[in-house]
Amino acid sequence: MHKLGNKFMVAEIMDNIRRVFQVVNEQSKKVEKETGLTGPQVWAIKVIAAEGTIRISDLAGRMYLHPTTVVGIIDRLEKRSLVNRVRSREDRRVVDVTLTPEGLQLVANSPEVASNKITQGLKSLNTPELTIIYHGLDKLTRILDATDLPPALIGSTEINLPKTNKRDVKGTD
Amino acid sequence: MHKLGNKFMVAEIMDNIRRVFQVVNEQSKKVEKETGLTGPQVWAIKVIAAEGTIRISDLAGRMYLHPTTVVGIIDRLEKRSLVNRVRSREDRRVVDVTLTPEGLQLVANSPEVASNKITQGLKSLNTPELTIIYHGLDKLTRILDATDLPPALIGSTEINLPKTNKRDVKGTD
DNA sequence: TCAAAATAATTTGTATGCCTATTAATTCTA
DNA sequence: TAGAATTAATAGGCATACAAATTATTTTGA
Repeated sequence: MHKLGNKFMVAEIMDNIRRVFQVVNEQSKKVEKETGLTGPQVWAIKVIAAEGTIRISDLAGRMYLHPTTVVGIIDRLEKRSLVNRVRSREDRRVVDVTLTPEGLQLVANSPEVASNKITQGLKSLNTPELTIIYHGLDKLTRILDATDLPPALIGSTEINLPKTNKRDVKGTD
Repeated sequence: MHKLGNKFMVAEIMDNIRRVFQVVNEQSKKVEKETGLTGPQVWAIKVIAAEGTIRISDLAGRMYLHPTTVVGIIDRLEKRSLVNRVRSREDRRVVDVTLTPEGLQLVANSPEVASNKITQGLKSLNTPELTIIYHGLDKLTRILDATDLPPALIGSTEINLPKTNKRDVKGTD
């Protein structure tokens, strides 16, 4: 075993945290190239596809984004005829979003988002390897006093990370 | 020692990665409240303060942002009389940015940015604890094929993460 | 019942963050 | 040395992201 200095390890840890951010962003660019859509747009479409039908506010909750932001994303997806907006009949305040046939086709061919890439990578590991990562991140979040924070975002696969996650998550998770 | 299932650990790891993102963003809000400036603005001011005088392109390199983005940030800081722009006499293409007295005063009172919070937390750990985090993150970045990526961003302490870091870093690091 | 509170989506405005020009100045090269 | 390539900063345009205010609808409560 090689003995590493604390200072070295701190620097390396910081670099590696940055690299995780990098992966998210690089993956985002790749997605953008392959689909012609931005990361959040692909992400939204994937969530909609998984749900079949979803309300704006629930979609926002799932994406850990503000409803405002999601409205804009849906606007642009609608303009490209990838999604439909339908006013709910039960509650006429609600807007239900669904995929158009074009949207369905696109989601079938779109590549993974960043969080999925990470998840896939993790799943390929054996237990001892996973354990190392698990304990390392566990300790890291502990020193950040972050263990009590609700997990959110990432998977954003995108440039712009949302500021907070304290919004109307309608228990959709 | 408790035996944990792989599935559980993968889920926990993902959550903890999200929490690291959270810390960055939460910290950003705190900074915003305390200074009245946004995270990137405070970050820029701190870099300028550290350098005394810095060119736009070098500032961009330091912040792992596009020069265009930095121009916007400097625009807003200039509007608040926190920084000055001076056209360099040696190379008249260059714009040197400095802090005004108000800017200097602000930087003295502004809180830590997120990456510093992480760094501080890490520094407080002993070697065995650090080693755990180090190996965990090392393994994580390996599975992401990210170890060869140049580390960048974060420390941004901010909402919007830059897309890439491949820009003119004038060896200022 | 009927006003008040809550909820869902949208609109408006600000701040990133990037890309693609564009302008001005400097350096390289034929 | 004149023209070409490079470099530095900026302008303009688009897409997030948020907060605050607005509109429409539903639910609560007096």
